[in-house]
Amino acid sequence: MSRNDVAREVERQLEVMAEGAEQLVGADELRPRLEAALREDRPLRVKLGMDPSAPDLHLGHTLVLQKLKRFQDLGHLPIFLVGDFTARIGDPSGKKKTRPALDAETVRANAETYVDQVGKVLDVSRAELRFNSEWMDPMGAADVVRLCQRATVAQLLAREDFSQRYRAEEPIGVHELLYPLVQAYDSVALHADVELGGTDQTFNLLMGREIQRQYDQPPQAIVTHPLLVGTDGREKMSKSLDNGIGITEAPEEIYGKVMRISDELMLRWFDRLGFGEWGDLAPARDAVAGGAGDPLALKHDMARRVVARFHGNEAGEAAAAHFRRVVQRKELPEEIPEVRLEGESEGLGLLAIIARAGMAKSNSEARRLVAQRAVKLDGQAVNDPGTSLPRGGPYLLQVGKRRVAQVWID
RNA sequence: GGAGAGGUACCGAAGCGGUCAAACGGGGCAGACUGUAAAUCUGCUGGCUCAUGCCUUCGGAGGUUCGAAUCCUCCCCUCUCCA
Repeated sequence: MSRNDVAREVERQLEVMAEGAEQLVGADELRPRLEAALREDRPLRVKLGMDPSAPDLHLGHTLVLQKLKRFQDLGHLPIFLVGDFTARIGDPSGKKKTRPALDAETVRANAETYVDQVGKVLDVSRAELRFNSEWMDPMGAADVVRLCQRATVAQLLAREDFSQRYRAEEPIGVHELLYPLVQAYDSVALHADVELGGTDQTFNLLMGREIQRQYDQPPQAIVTHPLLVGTDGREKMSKSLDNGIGITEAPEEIYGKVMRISDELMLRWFDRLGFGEWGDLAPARDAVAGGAGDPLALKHDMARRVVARFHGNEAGEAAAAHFRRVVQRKELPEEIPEVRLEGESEGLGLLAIIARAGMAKSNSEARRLVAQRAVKLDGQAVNDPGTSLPRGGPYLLQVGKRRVAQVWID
């Protein structure tokens, strides 16, 4: 690459790095390093921390992963940092119940699950997986004190949730103040060039820059991404609020969940999720935003692409077909699961069948569903909860719109 | 160490001796409607082959009472204020 080519490439990459991001801090310090890396044909080291206690990734997490993939596509090296040391002490900010300290084995298992899930978004074979116990465990008390010298209480209290709690006279454990420091030191140990995270991580990421300077390293650039609003359109997406779309969910599930967000939320998601990839849909998006256009078509496109991100294009198409068929045309799905139940001498009562087939939690619930005319047998609504079926089959059983099975009674 | 508040169904929250399987809201499920699995409206939302029936449930264990989520005793847990 000529000098000019390199310069151009540096600017191009910086642009990519900023796509869809809330903030890119430290571009100026990164520029010469990126330039050198390109010249010497070596990757930048791009850190992403993971919480080893919550390995269930959802669509919100994928914003950052999507960006990490972009880095990888640019030839850089993703480093997943598992905060296993940190996890063993206990969770800081989450003022919930003291999470039980995780043992090494659980952390390993969680990390594996995490990598599995991340593998749906980017190529994990071209990435590093590290655990911060690697350098934290060998540290002595003196080392820890030395690390603490690198920051002041005032600096730490500047963090929003700390200052808030301080003002509110809520307790702040001393060890909690250590968290940002440890996380920052991880960047030192990893020689991180860039660290990614959600906007909620801004403070910790910035602390990494401070501490790296203290250890005579050039400060990492940080790229923060906005948090994604959940399917409820109100709160940020999180597992505990059950308003998320899990990365490992079935394609039809993901598709359906995207389809049922409000049109207004759809636009916000588009802007968050689409960076760098959905440019071709931008006109359609703008049309919808302007009150014209076809919201349903756009939503279909988005749903298909979200599914494709995790499960591939084919699954995206299949999920789209499934939705059109089952939800829009109210037809039976192409594949109906088969259920075999053990019958009694007389056969089996309908309520028991529904419950045992896992289509209701209990006989009582099945009874209520029948009363609500939600149960169909071979296409006919059932009115009598006392219905009983002789052995044999297959019986086509539908409970509500989304539960269908072919039942055999043996 | 001292003072106080509280633990109720999936969540929040009423109830404070019988009419309580427990108001109300959220969530969930179902039905209608719909471009949509959205919005809206309506119903349901402990278990039991279903019953003016039985069983389990209001932090835990005992007790008072014909009868307790409600009163008493002890215990466990959470929170707030003061030191």
